[in-house]
Amino acid sequence: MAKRNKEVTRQRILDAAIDVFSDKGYNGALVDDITKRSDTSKGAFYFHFPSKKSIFKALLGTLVERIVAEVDKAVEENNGAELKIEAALETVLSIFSKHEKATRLLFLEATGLGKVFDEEVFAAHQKFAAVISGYLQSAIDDGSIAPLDTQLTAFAWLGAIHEVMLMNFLSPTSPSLTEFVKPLKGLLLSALTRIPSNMRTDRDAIVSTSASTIDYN
Amino acid sequence: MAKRNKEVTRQRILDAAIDVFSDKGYNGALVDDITKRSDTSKGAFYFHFPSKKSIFKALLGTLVERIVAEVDKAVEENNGAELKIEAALETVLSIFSKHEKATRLLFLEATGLGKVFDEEVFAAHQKFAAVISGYLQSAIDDGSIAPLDTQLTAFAWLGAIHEVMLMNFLSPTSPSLTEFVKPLKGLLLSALTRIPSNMRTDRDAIVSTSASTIDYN
Amino acid sequence: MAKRNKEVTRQRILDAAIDVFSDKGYNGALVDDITKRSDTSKGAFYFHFPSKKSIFKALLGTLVERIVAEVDKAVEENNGAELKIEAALETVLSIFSKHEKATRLLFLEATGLGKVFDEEVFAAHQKFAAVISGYLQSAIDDGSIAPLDTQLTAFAWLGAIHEVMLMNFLSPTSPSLTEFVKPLKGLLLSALTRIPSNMRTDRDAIVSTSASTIDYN
Amino acid sequence: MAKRNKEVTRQRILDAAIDVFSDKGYNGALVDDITKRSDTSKGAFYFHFPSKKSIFKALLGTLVERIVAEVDKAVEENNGAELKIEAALETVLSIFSKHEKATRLLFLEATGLGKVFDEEVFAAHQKFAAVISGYLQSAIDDGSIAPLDTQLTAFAWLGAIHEVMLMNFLSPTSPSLTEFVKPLKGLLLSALTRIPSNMRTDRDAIVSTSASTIDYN
DNA sequence: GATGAATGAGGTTTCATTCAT
DNA sequence: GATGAATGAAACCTCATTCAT
Repeated sequence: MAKRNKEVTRQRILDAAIDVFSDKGYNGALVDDITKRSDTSKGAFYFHFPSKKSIFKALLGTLVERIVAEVDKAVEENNGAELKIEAALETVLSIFSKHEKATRLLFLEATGLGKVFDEEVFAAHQKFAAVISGYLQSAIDDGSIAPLDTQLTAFAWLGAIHEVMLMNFLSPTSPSLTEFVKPLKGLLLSALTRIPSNMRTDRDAIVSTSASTIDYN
Repeated sequence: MAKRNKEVTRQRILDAAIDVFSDKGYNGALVDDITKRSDTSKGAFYFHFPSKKSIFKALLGTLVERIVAEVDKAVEENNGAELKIEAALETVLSIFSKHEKATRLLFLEATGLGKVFDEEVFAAHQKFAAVISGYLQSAIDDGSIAPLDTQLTAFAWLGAIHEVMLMNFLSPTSPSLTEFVKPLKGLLLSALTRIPSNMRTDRDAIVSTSASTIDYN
Repeated sequence: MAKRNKEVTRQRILDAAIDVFSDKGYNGALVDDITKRSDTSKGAFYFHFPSKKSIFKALLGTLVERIVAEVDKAVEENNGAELKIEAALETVLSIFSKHEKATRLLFLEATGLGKVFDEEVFAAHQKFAAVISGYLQSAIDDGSIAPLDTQLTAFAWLGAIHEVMLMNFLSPTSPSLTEFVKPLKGLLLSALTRIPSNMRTDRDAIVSTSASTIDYN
Repeated sequence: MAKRNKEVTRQRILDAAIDVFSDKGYNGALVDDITKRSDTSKGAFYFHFPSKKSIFKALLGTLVERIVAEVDKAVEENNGAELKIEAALETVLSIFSKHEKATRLLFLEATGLGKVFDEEVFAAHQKFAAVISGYLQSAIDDGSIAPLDTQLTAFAWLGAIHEVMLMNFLSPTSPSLTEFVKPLKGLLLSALTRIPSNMRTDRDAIVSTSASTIDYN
């Protein structure tokens, strides 16, 4: 590789890492694969990252933040929607569709790696769930939907999305993820009890209702 | 280990493999770990299974069948339930709770292993989804719930269950899975439109309604 | 395998061993291959032979004796030939052609196995050379050919035969060994100085002439 | 080992491999033996050669070329000899004597390894035979010897040389190969019909005479 | 005598990591 | 900062041999 900016090299490596990890899984991905795909070298890799583990963890963290930020921004711009939660859900789904590789990495390859990555995977899922749960909560707060266990619902939704994506990835005839956005949105929303605007009472006092009071940490 | 019955040894190895794989993941699990835990030897292992991959695949297939059979049996015995689908769901959840290790193996460790296992993982999820989808379909057929995309719903439910279990496994303070059975059941069922028995029409003619006509196979 | 005579089982194993060793070489041949081809069992194998090495050595010894005996017998029956040495050479060649497997085993597979088999291989070659050298000597003795280093000539002839067979085995389009018998015989004999019968003197007194006095053991 | 030049390391490994293979045979030689003798590491070995098989094949090819080149060069410098073929034979013999290890490897260890190396061994022998056959042919062409089957003769000579060397290697009291050069040369040459220079006719028109028309390829 | 499941030392190969240049 | 040859622990798998039945 020709001489480039330090930051550029780092980014090239990260980009290649996303590709390789999502193609071959964490264990299947060789450091050599990453250096080859990024057109750098072992030395460059280990200059920027102390270990293979560390780049993977860095990737997990970065990707989550990036996607969460994109969701937040999209929802904000999109607040004309009648039901905010609907906009949020649609955004999450479409962003996952857009970043298929990152998503695959976060939801598939990062799983089953043993205790070493448990913390990071847990955190990643937590963050996504927090986004969903946040929107659910505000919908409850403004009275547009009936109260429910936002934590559990958030995880359930995340899981539903995850599974549909997973089957999509694994299916021999995998259609684009976008095809699932609409029907899946319909299904998930159908679990909510929508309250007509003229019947809404001020629900500010009620913070959350949890059938399960499990502490997810 | 002293001489024993061939089948016994094979089973000991399989049992140990479930433990080890669900403890350490596929890559983290050493063949030596399995032989030690089963109190056999490398030779015995390779006498019964041609490779590490093969025992893992054998395990995936076997576990799915075993669990699906147990679900079927439980639901059948349990048909006094007002809403069959409710009984089925409860059964699935409780059986997953019961076989935590097998479940963890099927839904966590088997994921992210690269293309090699894609087929098996896909098949496993398909089989579980088929069970759920089957019960949904019969509930639709007898008119107790409104028609919906059974395939998609089945995968979404499976994913919801999976994710809740996953977070449970990963959570530092992991409570028993059983605590989630009731609230999760409530959430999933709330997505169905129940039809009061006096309003049911004969739906025999209508086989299935699919919002999404994606071919998952 | 059904119950048979002890000796029969032993012979079945030996026969299978010839096949397998000459097919795959010593290291490539598995004890399992031999038991399978002989339709016996590991136990039977180790009842009759203490080790894989031992059956190979047994084979080497046996084959040499058998072939040497056959040569002797053939030459004896065939003593009408004008030049005894010619008959002997023809016999050796045709017998090697007949026992291709044994020959391959003796001259190819037994080579390059490390010090363990050196002694046996050396002995086997020695025995064949002794046969050739014996006939050469008697031809010298009766004055039909001029004296020469019988030891060296015997080894050279053996080597020539060996090499031609080897190339034949290895050649993608391996014709039958028999095709080489005549031309090879011609070539080897051409190195001898034939003495017309009317010019022969009694050479009984002279036992052997050796340009090289190397002691081959 | 400290950092050195890539090519140097590769050569060190190759050199060590010649030693180890000719000492212990292919199967007896451990990759570890080679790395130890070359004072490198397993990693270096597998960096330079994809497998144990491959280094052995590389060795076979390289050694043949090297020796053939040396023979060619020596014969060329040595063309004052009365009979070219005699010079060639002497050269071949003395070079084989000089490179005992390489020779042992090519003619002993490479044999009996099963089908995997058949092609390489065949090619190696072919190349040596081609050298011999080439010199025979030019002797025929310039009329110094009578026509004969050069192919067959070349293989027979090679075999004779091989066998004598083999017995020498295997003999408990193995004298130096050089002792055999002269008598063996005498024997081999005695098979040729030398034509006195005053009786030579122009033999340019006759290309080759083959008693056996076997296609060795 | 024969069977074949079990043993385990030892072999080849992999690959994250290091470090001289 | 970057390069890539070198390191070596550790993994999977092989297969001659054993031994309870």
